[in-house]
Amino acid sequence: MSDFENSLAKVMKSFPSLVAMSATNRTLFAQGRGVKAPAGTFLFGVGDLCNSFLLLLDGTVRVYVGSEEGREMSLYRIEPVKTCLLTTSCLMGQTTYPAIGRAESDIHGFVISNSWFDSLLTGSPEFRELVFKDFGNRLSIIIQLTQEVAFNKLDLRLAQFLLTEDLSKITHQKIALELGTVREIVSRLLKQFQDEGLVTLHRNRIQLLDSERLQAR
Amino acid sequence: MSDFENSLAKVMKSFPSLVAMSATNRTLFAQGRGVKAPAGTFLFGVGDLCNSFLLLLDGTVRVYVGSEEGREMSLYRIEPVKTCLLTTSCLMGQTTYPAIGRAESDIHGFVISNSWFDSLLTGSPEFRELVFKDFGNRLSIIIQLTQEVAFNKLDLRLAQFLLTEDLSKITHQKIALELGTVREIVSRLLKQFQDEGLVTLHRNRIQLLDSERLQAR
DNA sequence: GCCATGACGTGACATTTGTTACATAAGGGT
DNA sequence: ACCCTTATGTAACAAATGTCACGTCATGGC
Repeated sequence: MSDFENSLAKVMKSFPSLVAMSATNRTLFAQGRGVKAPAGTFLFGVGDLCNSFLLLLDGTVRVYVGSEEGREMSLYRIEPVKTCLLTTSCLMGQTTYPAIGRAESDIHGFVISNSWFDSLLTGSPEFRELVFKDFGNRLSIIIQLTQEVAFNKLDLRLAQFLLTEDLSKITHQKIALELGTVREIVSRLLKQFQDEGLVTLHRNRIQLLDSERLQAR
Repeated sequence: MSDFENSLAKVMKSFPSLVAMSATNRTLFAQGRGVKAPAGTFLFGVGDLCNSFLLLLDGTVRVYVGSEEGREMSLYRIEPVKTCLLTTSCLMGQTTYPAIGRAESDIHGFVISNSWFDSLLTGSPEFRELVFKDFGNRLSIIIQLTQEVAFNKLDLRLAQFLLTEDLSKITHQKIALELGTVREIVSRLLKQFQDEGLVTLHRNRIQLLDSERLQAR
């Protein structure tokens, strides 16, 4: 079974309407194709034009913004089976990407051409629902992020990060790139948390001691 | 002519597809209605459920986020004939509003019910295009805002504000509420700009002296 | 076990932003 | 002209964040 057929099978399983679509119009499938990319691949960058739609089947994609000085801040992640807010928005609004998308792991997806995207949006209620639902959810997240970046101190945002993310394999540097700051600040704040008995610090790992008090921040 | 008929006429003029829709199914119009609200009206707040879609015909609506200490930061404005990004997103993603919407002037709009919104989105290519185009554009703006808030100093953001906004009737306080900071900081930075010969300050007014050098920041 | 690499700790300092608390000024209304 | 409201100026201080420059520590590969 080829990669294409594999991913096609996954797509069909997830989206019955695509199967129905293919029964009535086989040529539509000719416009989609399975894709693979290794970890680290840049999928899009600031200013890029968007010419196809990716349905992610395996792996994760990190979407983030960067500064000139090399700092970064994550906006959100795309996980299977989800769509890319920005791609949707670019396709629909005919704008360019305002952020960067990079594969965090080896990824496996299904590419839908611009015109097929339009057809599906018009013709498939399931596809529309998938795309729109994703859309609404992520926009909320980004607006909340904007609000937090504008008004919350870093210790708050760090505490929130610790409470929601996997800490079994994490470095201070990675946290800094998630939050849009630098390693030293993360280290300093984590040290404070440790002094307050909220966490214990290890190499490549952080252990939560008191989630309740951490929540309080 | 009633307000409703007035706004209906405007809607029809702007969106021929709505007229076509009405020809085939007059009941749909029964679900839409003209609305008026005075300046200052809160249209939605954080956590509100979204149960109808507003097509703005007159006036402007400011969409912003707030902090506990009373600070505010504008996300964008809705102007005629535009749609509300958040409303669209809430309706499509079935989430609640993550921000606040308030009429800046007396407004006049046309309200489309939830179910009519779905019908239009499915059935009207023009409506879809209007909604999605708006959507794409605004999302880009919000992501750019997030990036700027995260990485740019206030003087940069202020300079940008001065270069793009109307300065003929503005107060330092209003600028602060746009940028998400406090008046004193705006005053301080403006003073610096004045000392550098970039602007001259007056009561309720700022005059640009050197747009080029301001741009450079 | 040694060592190279990457991760973490940390102090000293600069800069930016926010807070507090006033003083002063500008302009409209009477 | 006077007063009152609003807008603006500003100093002194506090806090948060970022920068620089190191030192130290853990760990996996040799």
